[in-house]
Amino acid sequence: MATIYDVAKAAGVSPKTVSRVLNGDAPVNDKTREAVNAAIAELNFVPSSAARSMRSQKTGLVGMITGAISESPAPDEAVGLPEIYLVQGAQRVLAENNLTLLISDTGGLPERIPHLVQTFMEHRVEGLIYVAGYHREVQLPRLLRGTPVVLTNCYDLEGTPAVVPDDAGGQFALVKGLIARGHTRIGYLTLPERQVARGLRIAGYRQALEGAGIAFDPDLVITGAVLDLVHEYDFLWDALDRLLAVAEPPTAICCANDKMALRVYALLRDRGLNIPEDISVVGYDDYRIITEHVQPPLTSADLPYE
Amino acid sequence: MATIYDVAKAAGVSPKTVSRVLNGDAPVNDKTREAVNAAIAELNFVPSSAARSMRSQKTGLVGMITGAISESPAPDEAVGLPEIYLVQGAQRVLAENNLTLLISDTGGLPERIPHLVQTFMEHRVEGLIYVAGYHREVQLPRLLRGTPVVLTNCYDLEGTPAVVPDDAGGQFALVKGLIARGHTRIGYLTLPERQVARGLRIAGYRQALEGAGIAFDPDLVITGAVLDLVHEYDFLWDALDRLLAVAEPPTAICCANDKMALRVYALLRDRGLNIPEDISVVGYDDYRIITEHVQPPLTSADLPYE
DNA sequence: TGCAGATATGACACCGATGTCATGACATCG
DNA sequence: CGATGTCATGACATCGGTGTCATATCTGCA
Repeated sequence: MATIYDVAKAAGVSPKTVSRVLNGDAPVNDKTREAVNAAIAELNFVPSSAARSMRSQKTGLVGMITGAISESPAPDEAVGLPEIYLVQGAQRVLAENNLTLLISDTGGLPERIPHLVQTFMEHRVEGLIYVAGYHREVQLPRLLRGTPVVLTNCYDLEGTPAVVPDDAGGQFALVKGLIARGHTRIGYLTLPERQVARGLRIAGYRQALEGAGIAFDPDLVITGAVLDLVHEYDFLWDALDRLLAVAEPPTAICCANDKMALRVYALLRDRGLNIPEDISVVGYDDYRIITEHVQPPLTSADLPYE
Repeated sequence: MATIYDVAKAAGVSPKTVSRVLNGDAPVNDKTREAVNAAIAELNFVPSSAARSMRSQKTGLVGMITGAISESPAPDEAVGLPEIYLVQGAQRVLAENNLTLLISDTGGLPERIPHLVQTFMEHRVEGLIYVAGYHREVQLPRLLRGTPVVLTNCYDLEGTPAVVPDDAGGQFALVKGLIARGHTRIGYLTLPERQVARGLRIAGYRQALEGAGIAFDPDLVITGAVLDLVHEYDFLWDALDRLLAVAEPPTAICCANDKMALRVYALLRDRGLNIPEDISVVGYDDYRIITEHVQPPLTSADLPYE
């Protein structure tokens, strides 16, 4: 691979002048610049970022750790979906700022984190992005001394900058939309207890009801559970039993996510209910693969991970 | 950030000896090693990969370009799904070999590729992985002079090493499974004409039939089309009309992918057919989010991207 | 006892850029 | 016309490791 010295020799100038052409940080005569550029093209020269960053102490690298913070496999998680969009979004913005993304995936094994961080430190990343698979609280490893960190889809209790989904706002918008379509009795099959998003979304749900002057009815809210696939069906069946059996049954049902909504579609039809004529269903997450491919299309809340 | 010289001074040895401790490439006295390691820990020293790779001419970096080769948005593509698994798989294997993954996403804009490749070259990646969003033929940009390239989920006509899904094998296994369950009339809603996978999967379908001595009936194979969501429903409706109207109608239907299968589930039920009592349906891709959450669970072909 | 070979360590140059400083040629201005 | 400032360029040191070679001590064995 050609070096800046080769280029300098070919162009008949000093290496420093080639450097100036590359970086445009000092005036260079047009003719000289041309000669240098010609030599660069001729020799297929590409500057070495290793050498560059060694001298300048700037690497232009940003590290990202995905799948990292899940000490245990998440109970109700679509593995990998937030990650890919976060990766794409981060990569796009970094590229626009001439930064390069270094990625590491722990494969769900948090014990790998120290090694990943070590690698990032060796590459002198200028910042680190932590990605969680679902909205949750995390605790950062101590290793990250000087490196600036941003948490995404998660947060800690030490004030580390964090970007989290607006769970309350999303649920609020969904319920508000249902109310705007005339629904006043709105069932809610929520997330399991220990999910951070659960409380936030219920708050959004209640806030939307309040805003419309609709009384909150605890009988319309059923908390989800962590179950295997078979029992989840039974659970949902029972949950719908209970919802539809209340004095004034709901005309719309909010589901904790689109997968649940997909099942609720089927279960409601098994009961002879038509969607959306007899009852409406909304989801959460906006998994296009579901929302666009069921009939009628499923209304959902899009989490703009990208 | 501490350097190898700081460590050497603190440990009372030469930098070269510290280097030996770090790399274990020459014998070092146990006491010396201890002293050096103590100094390393004390000073929180992390070696600079920039400096290291500058001297050794080895970077341990591998680049990956995703979303890259789609000159046009793919017609029937679940954006991002293969990518994330390929990223995870590549990252895992590279990490096991002490290599680091550099990632770039074109965001579907192939005009960005030269810039991405330039960045990779600056970082002196030792290899490059191209990822396509769906099985297809591609043409590599000329820029990649000496760098070894591997294509994933795609191939070119110049013999570049490529890893592609076994479309024929997947469809073969699915059809064989149906035959094993007693089906002899198997409908097939295939991919659109221009998809590479189409021919391969049809070959797998026919091979399975042949293996069981079942005659191939062209009336049972209907080629998919590229349509918007609304017209796709009409198209599928007509396709099922045709399939179910043949002299000896199919007792099972293969769909080109799980999304299509999801819709076919709904359409068949609209016709009063029960799955799987009256008719069986299988998909392709194994999007768990669909296959596990419909009733009955959808049989599908898993593409082991990871 | 003496010497080959292993063990253990250091001096020094070098990888390929860029920061600092110096220098010469012009242009501008009072 | 000399002082000053800008333009254009090069010499040289330096970033932080490692490759090469030299050197000193220690071992084992003839």
